[in-house]
Formats: sequence, structure tokens, C-alpha cells
Amino acid sequence: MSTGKPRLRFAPSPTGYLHIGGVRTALFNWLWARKTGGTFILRIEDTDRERSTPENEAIILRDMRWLGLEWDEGPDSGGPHGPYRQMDRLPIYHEYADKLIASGAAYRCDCTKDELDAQRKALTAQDPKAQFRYPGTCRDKKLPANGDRSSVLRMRAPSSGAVTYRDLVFGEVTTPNSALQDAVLMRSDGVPLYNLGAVVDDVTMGITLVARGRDHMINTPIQILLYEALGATLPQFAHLPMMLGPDGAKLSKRHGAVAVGEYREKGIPAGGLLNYLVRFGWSHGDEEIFSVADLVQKFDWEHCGKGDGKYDPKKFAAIIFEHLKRPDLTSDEAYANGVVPFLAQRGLTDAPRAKLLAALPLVRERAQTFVEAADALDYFFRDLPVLDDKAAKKFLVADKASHLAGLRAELASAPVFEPSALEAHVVAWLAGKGLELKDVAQAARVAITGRSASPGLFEVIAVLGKDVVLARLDRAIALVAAAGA
RNA sequence: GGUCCCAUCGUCUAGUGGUUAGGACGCUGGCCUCUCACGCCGGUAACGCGGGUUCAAAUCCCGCUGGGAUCACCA
Repeated sequence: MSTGKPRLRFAPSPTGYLHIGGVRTALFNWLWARKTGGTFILRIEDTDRERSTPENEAIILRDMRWLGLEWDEGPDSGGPHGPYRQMDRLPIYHEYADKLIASGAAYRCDCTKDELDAQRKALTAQDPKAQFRYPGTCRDKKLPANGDRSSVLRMRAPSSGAVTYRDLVFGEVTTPNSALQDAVLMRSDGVPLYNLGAVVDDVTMGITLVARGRDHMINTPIQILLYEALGATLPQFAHLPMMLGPDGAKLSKRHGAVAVGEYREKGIPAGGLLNYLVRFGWSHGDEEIFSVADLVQKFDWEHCGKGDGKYDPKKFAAIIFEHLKRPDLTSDEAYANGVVPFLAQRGLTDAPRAKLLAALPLVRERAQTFVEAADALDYFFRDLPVLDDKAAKKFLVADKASHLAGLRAELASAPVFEPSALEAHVVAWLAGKGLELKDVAQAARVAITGRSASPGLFEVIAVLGKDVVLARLDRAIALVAAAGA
């Protein structure tokens, strides 16, 4: 605050895994903090004790790190405005609750939930369309601030007037106070509810810009009233449109993967995931593909859209593929790091780094995920390729035997083991026999890769090296001979 | 139902009074080719409706319709 630099926060609730909708919110906050040289804070809102777990918190932290959305202040790293876990901040909320009571902005209410539920039920029985609102029973009871623990804290909501604020994406938003009611701010057990916890934390942590999902927009007027009651400086607000499922319903598991962890396990690069998410509600002219560094430079609030969007798996796959194809977005080193765990899953734990880096370029434009890349890379790292039955039956046949033997001899005598030279060498030999490349290519491919589809034959041969290729051809020649016998 | 919000191809979007309404994904026709891909060229497809304002409206205003959010001692 004193530095004048923006302070932003992402405040997930550890009641479940990190959801990609949440990531989008985190990303926008993080981008703005990084672009402006501000501070990005991770705050854990764990006041829902029934559903919050330390395991979920650990998952959120792990996934945020995997995404590269590092925080400057947070529950594990600490910072000058901690603690960063709401259940560790209870005394702060109590202090602010007392301030609100003292100023008359809030009061204690000892109506029980059962009483209120009964009233609600009675009302709806009488008029099904009526909406129950707290009748203000305890408004003027002047219950002691720190007395009976069975009382909740309620805000004294104004019934007239209106709250207007300027949203960075939605513009001016006005809500009449008549729509408000005396909302509960703190439970009878002394744990704050969302509106109180968020406001007190945002005030005490010096948050200058609150960017969150549009589903929170309804809370903003209440929170603004609280800021005013506390005499605190208002932050700016930016609400982000919703990301829905392909059918327009709330994005959920039945639409596919929603947990960040699932994307990692499927071999999705983090940068690609972020690229897809940023395009949800933000644009930069016709540009679609961005590195994280691009985004830090280009992101702004002016070009955030207001309309909700639907998640599109096809578009998602296309953006991911783009990141996987382009070395400027996923460097060879990063690609290698990304694919290594999936090679390990196939038992290929000792793939030599140099060979991996040499083989990668052949696979990039053929793999939509690191999982597919590991599959495409498989035969580079086995002594002998796993032969695909159908491919072998079709192409490793008797009438190819002499071609394979001839190819073996040509490769054995090839002066340079480099793709274009190899191709020229082989094509020349074939031409002498009145043959074309396609007459031997598939048989050779199956012999060398075990499959009927692969990157360019000579590129593969060059990466594998002469000894390996000759050995594989020898095995195939032997197989053909055995089958013919 | 109350309150708030939104509305351009199927999807993500560009567009801020004058454009043949652009791009991307998808779908599709073709080219390239040792297989599979990549790539390249082309096609398909949108301003929800109705009123205004204006010489001129996808762009501004109003209404309608449609969609979403929210109305807990969840966040």
C-alpha cells in the first residue's frame, strides 16, 4: 500500500482440488501483479471447516507451482501481512467484529438457526414465491459483543440508498440497498463467514485490486458497505465472466477434466493450459497464441470481455498442440522435462538426454500431449522396437526380403549418416534397380520402428545411428526368413 | 420470484457510427508426400427480435426475448 504498487490476491478455499476456473482467476491476478511489479498473494480461505482439508491445501499449492503461478506472500512462504490462512487469523476478525459492533454497523443476534428455518418455512408455506429475509429481531437487543457464544454477528444493512462502484470489466454497477438484508458476518462459533473474512483480510493485507469470478459480484455491495463501516480505503474490483461447460451448464466433472492435476497427468504443458484459459474473457486483437512472458507484457483489463464462455475441448487441444509444436513456446529442454515422466511410466527410465533431445523434433508435430509424445518416442529407447503385429504381417513379408537386405547393405556402406544424404544414397540405389522409395519404405519402417506410422524414415535412421538400425534390419530379415521357411 | 449481469459464425473472439463484419478452433474440398503427421491453398458459417437517434448503427438509447449469477451460521 505504501509502495503504491498493486497488491492482488488469489483466495481459494481448500474444499477441493484446484479447478481450472479458479486457475483462470488466479492467472489474471498473477499477470497483473507481474506486469505492474506488484505483489501476488495466496490466501487460504479455510473457514468452512467441514469441507476444508490440509490435503486439499497441499494440492492447491502444488498445482499453483506446477502452473508457474508463484506467489510473493502465502501460507508457506509467509510475508509481512500474515498469517495467510484464515483459521490462523481468528483474533483479527474478532477485533474487527468489535469495531463493527462499536460503530453500530453490526450487532449480535441470538436467533437460532432452527427458529429462522421455522420462520422461513412458515413464510414459504403461506406464499411459495416469497423470499425469506431476516426480520431484524435482534437489531436493537444490544446483545453484549463478547457475551453469549451462541450469538452470530449480523451486519446492520441499510434499507434505502444504493451502492455504486466502477468495475474494471463491467463498468458502473449499481445495486439498491433494498435488496440487502442483515447478513450473518460471523458464526456463533466465532469463525467469520466469507464476506467478513474476505473484507478484513483484504483491508489488513492492503489489497488494492480484487479480481474474482462473476459469481462473487453479488457480494460486492455488502463488502463495500463493510469497507465504509470500517473507514477503509476501497480496492478496485474486477469481475471475470464465468467459464461454463460445452452445454452452457456450470463446468463440472462430467464435461471432462476440471482439476489441474488431471491435466498434468494427461501430459498437458502448463503454458498451454494458461494460454487457453487467458483467452477466456481476454483478447489481444487477433492474437491467440501467447507465451507466459507475452501475457505478462500484454495483459490488461480493458480487453476483458463480459460474456460468459463455454469450454471447448477441441479448441483446448489445438492450443495445447500449438505449444507442443513450437520450440519458442516449449523449448527442447522443457519438452524433454515434460516427457521424461511419461517415458518412465513405460519403463524407459534411462533415456539418454542427448538422444532424447535429438529425437524430440521428429515427434513434436505428431503428439498432442506428453503422453502421446512418450509413445511416439518409445522405439528410440528400446534395444529392439516392439513390433506391431498387424504392421509386421502386412509389411514384413517374403517379397520384401531382398529389399530389406539390399537396404541394409546400402546403409552399412553409407558414408554420411544424415537424413538428406541417406535419402539421396538410398534413392539412387533404388533407381538403379528400377524401384522407388515407396517400394521399401513401409517394410523398412516396420523393421526399424515396429510400426507402420512414424516420422520420416531417414530422420529416424539418423537419430538411431548405424549400429542400431542395422541390428533392427537384421532382426526383421531373420523374421521374414523364418516366416518363409 | 427479487436483485445483479450478459448477448457477433456451432465454439473462443476482433470490432468502440461508414469494413465485402476479420481471425482462430471445428467441419469440409484440394495440394504436398516413404507412412503418420506438420504445412499450404480454398469453402462453410454470425451481428437474437422490435422500436428509436443519425445522412449512416454490430457499434448509441428504450423495450422484448433468451441466457447466466445470487438470494445459507458455503465460498
